[in-house]
Amino acid sequence: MARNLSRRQQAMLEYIERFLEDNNYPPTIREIQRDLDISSTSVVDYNLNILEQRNQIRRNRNISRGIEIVGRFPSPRHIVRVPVVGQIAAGLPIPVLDDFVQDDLTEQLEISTELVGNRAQGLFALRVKGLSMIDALINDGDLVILRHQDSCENGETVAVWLRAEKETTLKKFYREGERVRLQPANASMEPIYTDAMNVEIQGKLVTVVRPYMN
Amino acid sequence: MARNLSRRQQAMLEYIERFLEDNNYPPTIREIQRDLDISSTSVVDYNLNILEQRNQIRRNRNISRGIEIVGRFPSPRHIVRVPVVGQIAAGLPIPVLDDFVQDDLTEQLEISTELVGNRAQGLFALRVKGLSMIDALINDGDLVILRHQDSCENGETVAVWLRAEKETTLKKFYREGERVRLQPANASMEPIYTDAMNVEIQGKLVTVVRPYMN
DNA sequence: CGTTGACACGAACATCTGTTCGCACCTATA
DNA sequence: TATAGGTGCGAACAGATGTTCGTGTCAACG
Repeated sequence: MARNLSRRQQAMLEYIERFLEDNNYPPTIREIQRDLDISSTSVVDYNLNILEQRNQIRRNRNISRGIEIVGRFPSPRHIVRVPVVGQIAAGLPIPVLDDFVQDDLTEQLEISTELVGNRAQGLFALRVKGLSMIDALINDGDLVILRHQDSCENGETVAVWLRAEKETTLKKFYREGERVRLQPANASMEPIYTDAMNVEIQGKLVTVVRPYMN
Repeated sequence: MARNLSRRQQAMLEYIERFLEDNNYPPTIREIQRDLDISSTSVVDYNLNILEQRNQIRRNRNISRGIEIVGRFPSPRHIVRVPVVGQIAAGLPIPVLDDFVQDDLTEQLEISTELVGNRAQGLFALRVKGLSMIDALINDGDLVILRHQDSCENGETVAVWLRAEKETTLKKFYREGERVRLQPANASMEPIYTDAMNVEIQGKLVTVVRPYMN
């Protein structure tokens, strides 16, 4: 981890990280100097160059505050914010997300794009209430992240609203002529067959997250 | 969202966001000026002040590159990187994570601290192989995030290595005198009773993530 | 003892960069 | 037409900031 860094270089690196967390921009050479009680800016420059050689930071020459820490912080572009727009339960329709309320009040879930398929559009999250989706290995309290869409491919797991039953469910979707087969993830359970007109696709299941709150 | 922002202010805001994604520091007034072909820095200054009034950005006076975008990007401090150090399966011991290899080669999982209990220390992730943890509603292919610890409280879900059985399992832990009761999350399944000396606690279950790879 | 290399010092320099100010343009309104 | 407010322009200023260079210190080593 810390390979051949002098005490001073270590301290500089830590200060830069701390600064970057407090502000959202990097420190100047003189700010580093001041904080670490270094007598000259050239000393800071000297050690920054070493940190760059050691591949701990990247410097942008002749640019003020041009210090970047390599690999330390994830790039913000890999993180998306997903609004938690409500709950999902067997007896409840999926809430329609209001684009305006969403911004200020709604709880946001921050998640890496790796886990949601590298596309942020149309994502929303719901908190699972009850055990109705236990057959899909989804527990009470889990967070499910869905992508808005009103149609889907065969075999995809989707959240559907069953008009007649007035029920939300999460199943694998198979179109079979006029009918639709809704297959639980758990193979030992029986599929539901229903008329295609009876199912309203609400979104595709993208990710399930289960935080253990201890 | 966009409340009373002129075309130019909108463009500035977008440029700042773009710049912030490309570099990891904010642009200067003159960089904004150049990109948007604005004739004077004072025009940029003028509109930045308006953006600040409209609460879109925060400015740090007399500080170069002192522009921050409010609420747009998640603060990096809320995201932690968790190394994916291997697989977890019934027949496999949990791999020991090597602090040095970890840095360069290991796959990293980026996740919000909200989901891992606001403490990054000791976290590691494993990819679940097989169906041995299905009773804990954990599927083949899931990612489990654990926190290293070799003891735990009653009732916590932990990954344990059973010495005699040479087996890893994920269960709720209850100490009962000299014995330990390992309770599956699924209440309908029978607990395992074993000698306390036989169980080696590897870590506490913190989060389960199930990405649907479609 | 002299040399070498790593590290530190202080000062000066050249830009970079935020700020300020007087003026001009345009539209809405009285 | 006159006025006021929002916006844009250009130039100048002051301070912030990265860079450079000659010098100094000190430990390791021949």
